[in-house]
Amino acid sequence: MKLKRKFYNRPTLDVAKDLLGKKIVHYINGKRLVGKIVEVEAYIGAIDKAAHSYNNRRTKRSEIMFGPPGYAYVYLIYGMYNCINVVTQNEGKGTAVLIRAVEPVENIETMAYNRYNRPIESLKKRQIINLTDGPGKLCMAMGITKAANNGMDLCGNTLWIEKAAEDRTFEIVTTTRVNIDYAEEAVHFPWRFYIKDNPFVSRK
DNA sequence: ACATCGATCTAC
DNA sequence: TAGATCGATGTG
Repeated sequence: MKLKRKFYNRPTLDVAKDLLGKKIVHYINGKRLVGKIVEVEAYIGAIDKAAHSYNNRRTKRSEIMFGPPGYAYVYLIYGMYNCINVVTQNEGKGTAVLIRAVEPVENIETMAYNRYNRPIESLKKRQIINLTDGPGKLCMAMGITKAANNGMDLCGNTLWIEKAAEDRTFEIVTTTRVNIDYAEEAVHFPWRFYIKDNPFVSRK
């Protein structure tokens, strides 16, 4: 069951927590690449020095964050890696949730090729974890790029998030965000959420 | 125009 | 733990 726009048009911290356990789906080359979301971070531009939208600063890059909810904000980081966010709340807020890690669910063999150009059978356990346990890694594994997916409607038929059939039993860990040392007081905001004991969470 | 740097990852 | 690698951003 695909999440509707209404799901995204809520307070960002609620959306962030509720995204845990959901499945992100990228339909590409006739296949569903699917991962269960196990780690997220919230970014709330108006008050958040860690956000690209801080102080309601609209730039060419961050503009999508100020658009309507339920769209993908994909940006290039360190000149090499893509990261995907979902835009939250109502238009004009500059808020989004970064998806930091997923657990592979469908078409893992394709993810193995996207990451290592090797068959899944040849990977060690440690390398399976390494497929999707970080924001750049999961985008590579799932074929998500800024060029193809930035600004894409998550209520469409290419990239979306859906309810998982089972599972509501996990425990959520709340902590501070990763790699935002420059963000002064925002360094301490407890806006990172992950599923306790899930092996695909980054930075255990 | 140009210098700076990053919501990261990999290899050494 | 350092190096990769480049577009976005801010400044002059």
